[in-house]
Amino acid sequence: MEIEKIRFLRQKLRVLEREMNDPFGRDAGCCGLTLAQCHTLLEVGYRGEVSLVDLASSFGLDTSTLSRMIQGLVVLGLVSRLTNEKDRRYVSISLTEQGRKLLEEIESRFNSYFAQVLEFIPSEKQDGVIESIGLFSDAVRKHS
Amino acid sequence: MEIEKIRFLRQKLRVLEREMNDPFGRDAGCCGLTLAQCHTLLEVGYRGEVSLVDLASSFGLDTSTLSRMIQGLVVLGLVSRLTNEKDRRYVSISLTEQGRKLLEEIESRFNSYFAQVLEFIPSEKQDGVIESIGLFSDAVRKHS
DNA sequence: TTACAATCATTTTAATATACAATAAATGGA
DNA sequence: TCCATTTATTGTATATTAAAATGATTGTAA
Repeated sequence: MEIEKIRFLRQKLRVLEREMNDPFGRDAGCCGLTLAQCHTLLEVGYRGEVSLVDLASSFGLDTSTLSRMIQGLVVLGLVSRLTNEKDRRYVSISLTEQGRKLLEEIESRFNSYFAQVLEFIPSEKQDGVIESIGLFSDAVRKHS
Repeated sequence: MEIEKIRFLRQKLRVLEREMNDPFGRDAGCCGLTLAQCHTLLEVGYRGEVSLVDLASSFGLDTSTLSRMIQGLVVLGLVSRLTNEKDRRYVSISLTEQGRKLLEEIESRFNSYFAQVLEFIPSEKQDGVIESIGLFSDAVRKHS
């Protein structure tokens, strides 16, 4: 692979990284939540019921960090913490009804954001772009 | 665009975002620098000579933040600060010789990282993937 | 020309995020 | 039963960041 193409790729990824943080700020996409809180809410929602170590490892953060993060979401009434009765060391973290509603709201905002972004790409190329990003994401994961 | 494809795209982007932060840690890709310092060094290198407001706006950060960041790199001997003689309010920020050398080292590590990642993609698809990421990055930028 | 507003950088201060270490509770196995 | 392991939380320290205050410089309008 020629160096020029690599440079091109890196430059585009850099732009992507910067631009993609903005649109999901507290007001814009996250309905009053921090981007970090937002990510946490989504992750809990997708996985149904998780423990702190699960969350921490999937984010690559310390459990103490996640503990506080969850505490914040509990205070907001968005997630609930229940000691797992099978193994009382664990705490089962899940969304409250209110959390689930907010998740759906956020989901819909994210979805419409990306739908709008894709509209800037010629329609005959959209599928290819999505597939390519999948390939690239998988490749990055495989590399690690 | 069907909702399923959007979901797929979002999931892949989420993975991408997470995985791409790790490989450029202090030791791995950044030659002893923080990722933030690394980004700053690269930006200064690419732009040749910048002011604080330039940098701040291109990163979307406050000038006070960048001021400290630059201060750190000055202490490390990687960038130099010179008051612009045309307009003495400005400080021209540029790389020192040592900074330029480190930039090249980091560049080469980043390049080889991405070259390795691309090897996980079938060779006949590599060009398409790069092109697609370019299209997507441009679309995100256009949207904002 | 002088006075004022605007611009740029830095410093001060405060808030937030995060990791590491210590602690406490629960579990499983020797 | 006792001890090592696992899990979560809390205490502490550091780092990142923004907002506000400060100081220097510039351009402009009276």
